[in-house]
Formats: sequence, structure tokens, C-alpha cells
Amino acid sequence: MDRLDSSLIALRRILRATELFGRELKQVAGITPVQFRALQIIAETGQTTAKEISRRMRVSQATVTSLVDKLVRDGMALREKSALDRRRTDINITQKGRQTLGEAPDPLQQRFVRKFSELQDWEQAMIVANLERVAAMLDADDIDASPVLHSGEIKLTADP
Amino acid sequence: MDRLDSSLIALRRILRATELFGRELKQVAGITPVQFRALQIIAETGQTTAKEISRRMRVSQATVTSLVDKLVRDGMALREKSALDRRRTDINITQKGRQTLGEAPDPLQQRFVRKFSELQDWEQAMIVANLERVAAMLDADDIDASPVLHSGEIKLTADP
DNA sequence: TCCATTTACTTTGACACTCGAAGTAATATA
DNA sequence: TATATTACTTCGAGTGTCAAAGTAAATGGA
Repeated sequence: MDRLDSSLIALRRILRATELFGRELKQVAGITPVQFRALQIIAETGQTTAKEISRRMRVSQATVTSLVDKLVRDGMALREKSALDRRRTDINITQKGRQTLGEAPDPLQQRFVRKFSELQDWEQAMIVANLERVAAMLDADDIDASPVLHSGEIKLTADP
Repeated sequence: MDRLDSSLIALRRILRATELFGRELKQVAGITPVQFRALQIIAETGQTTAKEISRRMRVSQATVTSLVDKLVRDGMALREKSALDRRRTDINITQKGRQTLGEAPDPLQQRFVRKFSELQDWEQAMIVANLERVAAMLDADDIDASPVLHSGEIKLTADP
């Protein structure tokens, strides 16, 4: 088998691992990766707006509404009309939301973090360089993702 | 920013690129990545069974049924009772299905393939080694994916 | 041969993610 | 003030996914 095939297979394995992780998260923490990511965004500052989630996750506002519906339903978040601009709805994280975030295993990332940390310094550097190179080859180099291993989040480097 | 963050970000970029590719494919070719992958499996031998698709994509048979329903609805595939074993349903690809496969851009993979092919031999070897290492760190090393950049396909190394 | 088991697949009902289009409410602007 | 823009929700719809239950066919004893 040639190198190209090997590289594609390795990529697929990486994608597959994240997919399986999603199911794991759902089972263990009772929250889906997408909801988890939204909750993370809310948690960053304790509150945010639908618009902001929509922008950062790159999904429509309609999607955010249904997403937040579920978080509210499950007691992880609260909606509150903004006092400053009453068109806005501030979305706040609840105690339970924080707890879920804290307790959710994020097992894929933990696994990776643990193993990565055990590597020699030069090995880490090499892996980072190669991963970045692959990302660039996928033409994903116009985006700037956060250091969280989840579907959804994305930030344009030249964001307004 | 430390190396760990950098590596996670690079991984996220890779995941994100495949996600965006999925939407691109849907827009351009009118077929979703999952359906595309199923069609590819059918196309490999011209026909296959639901069981086989289920096994290779690692989804339940119920999912395969609804997936194939859509392919049949869209004229990409046909069901036909097997003559040998009448419990079975052979799923055949149609002319239109082949055409879709042929014309679908699969842009992410092409992009990657093109750029990867331009690399020096030793660079390719290094990237493969590093990707495989990362895949192993994600604990995905008990699986053996096919050289196709899509969600879904997966094959156990110790498949019966 | 006959019945129980296994195998292959479909149906049903359910949930999550996603969107576009249309609607509501509030702010900004000309 | 009238119009436009912004922020969000609602509604209707498509896709992916599964578990559980059902149907139909083959297989393997007794």
C-alpha cells in the first residue's frame, strides 16, 4: 500500500476516533458534543448571546435556538432578556451546566493529552509541525480553531 | 501557546475541514457524505448487501435501510432479492449512481491528494508516521479504516 | 420431517442536528 | 416618523442515528 493510502487511512482513523468519542460523551455525560461545545462557549464568560454562538459554531441562528432550547430544558442554561438591548437574549450557564462541563470526561481529549504529554519535547514539536502541515493541505488554514477537540467551533482569523 | 494547544488546534482544523467538506459535497453534488460513502461501497463490486454496508460503515442495519431508501429514491441504487439466499437483498448501483460518484468532486480528498503527492518522498513518510502516531494516541488503533476520507467507513482489523 | 434457532432485512417510533422562510420585537437611521 | 436593520423564535422539513419489534428465509438438530 502506498503512502497516500496510508495517510488517508490515518486521517480516517483520527476522524473516526472523534466520532466514537461523541457517542461516548453522550452515553457518559448525557450531553451531545454539539451541546457540549455550545455550553463551553457560554461558560467562557458565564453568558453569551445566540448570535455569538451562531457565529462561533458556524451554524444558523435557528439551529442555535433549538440547541439552547435543549440546554435550557436540561437545566444547563438560562435565557434572560438583555437589559441593554432588549432584542437580545443573554444565555447564562447554570450551576448544573458548570458541573456537567467539569465532570464531562472529554475522554478523547484527555487520552490524547495524556499521551502527548508523555512525549519527548522534540517529538511533540515534530507532531505539531506535521499536523499543522496536514491541516494546511486540507486547505483549512484560513480558520483558527480553539484548542478543544469538538465539532462545531470555528473562528475566522479575520473575523469582524 | 504551548505545544499541546497547538496540536489540539491543528487536529480541530483537520476535523473542521472534513466537516466543511461535507457541506460542500451536499451543495455541489446533492449527496451527503454518508450516502456518498454507502454508494462507494456499493460501487466497489457493483452490488452488495445491507449487512455488508452496515458492517463496513459501522452503523446499524436500520440505519442502512433508511440510507438505501434514500439512494433508491434518488435513483442511485436498486434493491433486488438475492436468488441464492432469498433473505438477502442485493443492492445494486445504477448508471446515475455511478455518474454521481464520478462527478462528485470529493474536493477535500482531491485537494489533499494533490498536495500530498507533490511532497518529497521523505516528507510523505514523515507525515504518515506522525499521523499514524496521532491516531494511535487517540486510541483509535484497534480499527482499520479504508483510504477514503469520509465519515462512516470502518473495518476491524480482526474482522470475521 | 418438523420445529426452534439464527440470519437478513424492514418497520416503527424516537431523538438530535441542521436549515430556510416567515414572523415578532426592538433598535437605529434617514 | 417611517423605514431599515438586527436579534431572536417558530414552523416545517430533511438527514443521520438507533432500539425494539416484526417478517421472511435458511439451517440445524431431534
